[in-house]
Amino acid sequence: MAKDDSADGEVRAPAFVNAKMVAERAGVSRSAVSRTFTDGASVSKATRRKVLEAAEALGYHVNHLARRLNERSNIVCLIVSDMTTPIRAGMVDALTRRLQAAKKITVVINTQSDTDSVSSALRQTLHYRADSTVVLSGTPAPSLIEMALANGQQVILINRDEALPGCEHLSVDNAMAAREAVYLLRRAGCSNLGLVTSTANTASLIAREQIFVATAAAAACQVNVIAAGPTGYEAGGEAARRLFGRSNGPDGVFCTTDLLALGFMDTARREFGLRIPDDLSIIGFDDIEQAGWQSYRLTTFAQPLEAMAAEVAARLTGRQVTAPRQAIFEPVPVWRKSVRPCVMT
Amino acid sequence: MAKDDSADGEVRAPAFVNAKMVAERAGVSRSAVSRTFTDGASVSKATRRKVLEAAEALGYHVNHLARRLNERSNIVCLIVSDMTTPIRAGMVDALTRRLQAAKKITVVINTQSDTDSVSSALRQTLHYRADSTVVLSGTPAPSLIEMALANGQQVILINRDEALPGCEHLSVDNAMAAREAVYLLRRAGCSNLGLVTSTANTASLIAREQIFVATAAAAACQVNVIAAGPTGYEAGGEAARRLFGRSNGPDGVFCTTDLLALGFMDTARREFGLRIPDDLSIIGFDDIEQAGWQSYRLTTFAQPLEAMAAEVAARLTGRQVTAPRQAIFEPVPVWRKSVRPCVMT
DNA sequence: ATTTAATTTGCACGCGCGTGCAAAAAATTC
DNA sequence: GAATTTTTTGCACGCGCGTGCAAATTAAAT
Repeated sequence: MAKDDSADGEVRAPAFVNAKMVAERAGVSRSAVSRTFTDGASVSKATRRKVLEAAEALGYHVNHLARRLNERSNIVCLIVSDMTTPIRAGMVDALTRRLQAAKKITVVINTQSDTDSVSSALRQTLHYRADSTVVLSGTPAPSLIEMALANGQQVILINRDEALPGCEHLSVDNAMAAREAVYLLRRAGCSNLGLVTSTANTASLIAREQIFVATAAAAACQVNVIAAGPTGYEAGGEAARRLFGRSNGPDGVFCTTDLLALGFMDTARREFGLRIPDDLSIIGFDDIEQAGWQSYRLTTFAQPLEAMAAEVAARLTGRQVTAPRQAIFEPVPVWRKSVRPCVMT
Repeated sequence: MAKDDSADGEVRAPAFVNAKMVAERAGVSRSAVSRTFTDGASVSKATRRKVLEAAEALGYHVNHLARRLNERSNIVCLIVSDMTTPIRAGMVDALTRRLQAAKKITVVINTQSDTDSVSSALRQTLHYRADSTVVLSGTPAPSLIEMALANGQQVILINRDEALPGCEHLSVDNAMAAREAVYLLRRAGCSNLGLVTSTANTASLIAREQIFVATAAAAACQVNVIAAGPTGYEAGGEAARRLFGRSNGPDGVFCTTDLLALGFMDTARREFGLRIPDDLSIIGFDDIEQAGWQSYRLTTFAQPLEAMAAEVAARLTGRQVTAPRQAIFEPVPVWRKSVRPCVMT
C-alpha cells in the first residue's frame, strides 16, 4: 500500500529536473534559481553559488519551452529539398553551423516527400512557434510561405528570385555568371554554343538560361538549349546525347548546374569521344566538391555559401530592421581545366 | 512620406493567435477550443464546427511548447558531422524524411565546428527538452552522450560500434562486407591486396580494416594498409601515390569508403596509368551516388539507408521497449565495373 | 411527462518559468 | 548606534495549454 509519489514503479524515464527541485536542494526560493539563470537579474554571489552547485549536482537545464511561452523561441525552420545534392548539402551544412553559432535552434523540414507531409511539417513548426523560416527548397508551395508570413515569421528565401511580398531574398548573381560564361566561351574560340539545364523551372535556373541566351544573341551567337530531365547527373548525360546525337554539336557549353555539367562531360567523353577542353569547353555552376575531382576539373562559378549563411544568421539575430529586403551575392569564378585556354593572337 | 504597405505602424510582429482568442470569436469557453484539438476529448459536433471556423479565420495553431510542459516534446536531436559528405547527406536526408513522417521535429546539431559550440548546442536541445538524440557524428564527445542519457533521453547511435551503456546501436555489418571484399578480390585473381582507409579512427572504419586484414591473412594473402589523411577524396589519391610510388603495388584494393575509392581510382589511372579493372580491382563502401557515375562505375556495398532510417523512426515512436539494444543491417553488394570479372576455369 | 443515463460544458488548477512588487537583509552614511 | 540607501529575497501572478470534476444540457428509457 506504500504509495510512492515519485516514479513508484520506475516505469517512467527520469523526469527532467526542474527549478523547484534545484531550489529545494540549494535551500533557496525558486525565484532565486530562476534569477541565477537570467542575465541581469539580481542575485547575491553566495546564493548564486549555492544554486549553481545544486544545479550541477542535479543536472538541471532551464526549460526554454516554458521560458516565455509567448515570446520569441529562437527556433529557425529550414525548409529544404534535394538534400543529397552536393550544393544543397553544402548549404545546409553552412547554415546549420552559422545558426548554431548564433544560438539558434535549427529545425529541418525535408520537402522531398509528398506535399502533404510537408505542409504538415510546416504546420508543426508553427506549433512549435518557430520565429523564422529559411527556404532552400526549389519549389515550396507558396501557400506554405504565406502561412509562415501570416503567423509573423520572418521568412528568408535563398536563390529564389520571385518577389514574394514580405519575404527577404538572398541570391547569387545569376546574370553575372551567365554573361561571364558567354564571354569565357567566346574567348576560348567557341562558335557554336549550348546551354544545358533541367526541366525544374526554378527561378535561378531560368535566370541563368535566359541571360546566357540573351547575351549570346547579342554577340550574334547561336545557342542550343537543352533540358533533359530533373536537375542532376543523369539529365546532363541525356542532354549530351541529344546535343551530339545530331550533327553540328556545340563546341562550348554552359551547364546551369555542376551536376549537369559532370554528367554532360562523362557522356560527351565516353559516348562521343570528345576531348575536353580540346574539342569542347564546358562551364558549370555551383562549384560542388566533385567539380574539382581529377576526372572533371570543371571550370565553374562558386556560390559563396559561407557568406550567404552568415548573412542569414545576421538577419535572424535582430538587426535586420534596416537591411534591404534583397541581397545579391557575387559568384566567384573558379578556373580549372574544362575551358580551352584563350588562344593568344 | 508614403509609409510602407504592411504592418509598419506596429513595430512588433503580430503575436501568435491563442486559444482564448479563438474561444471568444467562437463564443465558447477556452476549454472547448482545447478539446477540439485534443484527440479523444468530448466535444459536440456543433461546438467543434464553430471552433474550427474561428480557428481557421484567425489562423490559429496549437502551441505545442505549452501543451504539456513536462511531457514528451516529440523533438529529436540529430547530431551530425561531415554533412557535405554524400553518405552523410544521404543519411540526414533519409532520417529527416522518416522522422517527419513519424510526426517528429528534427533539430540538427552540426558538430563540424569547435567542440565548444557543439556542447553548447547539445545543451540547447536539453533546454528544449528533446526526448531523443540520434548520433551520426564520427566523433561526438562521450560526455555529450552521457549528458543526454543522464537527462533521460533515448539515444541511438548509428555506425558506432563502441558499446556505450544505455544507448541503442544501429550499424552495418562491416565484417560481412570486409570478408566479401576479400573473397571478391581473390576470385578476380588478385594476389597482392591493399586496404585504403583514413586516419579518422571511427569504429566502423577500424572494423572494416581489421576484418579485411584478418580474412586476407587467413587466406595466406598479404595486405598493405594505408591511411593517408582524413576520410575523403584527397586521402584516397594520396594513398594511391604511396601504394604505387614504390614497386610491387597491389592489384586489388578495398577502400573503406567510396570517397576514398574514387580518389584512389582517379590518381591510379591518371598518375600511374593503371587500367581498372584490368590492372587493378577496386571495391568501395557506402554506395554514394558518385560511385555510379560513368567515370567510376565502382563496385561497392550499399548502406541500407532507408531501412536504417525507418528503424530509427520506429524505435523513436514508442515501441522500442522490447527491441534489442543493437540492430545490424546487411550492406547490399552493388556490382559495377571496378572489379575484374571472375576468370572461369 | 418523469426519471435516468449519457454527453457536453465551464471552472479551476497545475505544468515550469520570468518578473513586478514589497518585505527583508545588507551596506552605507550620518 | 540610528537613519538611510542599496541590494537581495520571497511571494504571487500570468504565459498557453490539458484535464479532473461537477454542473448543465441533451438523449434515452420508462
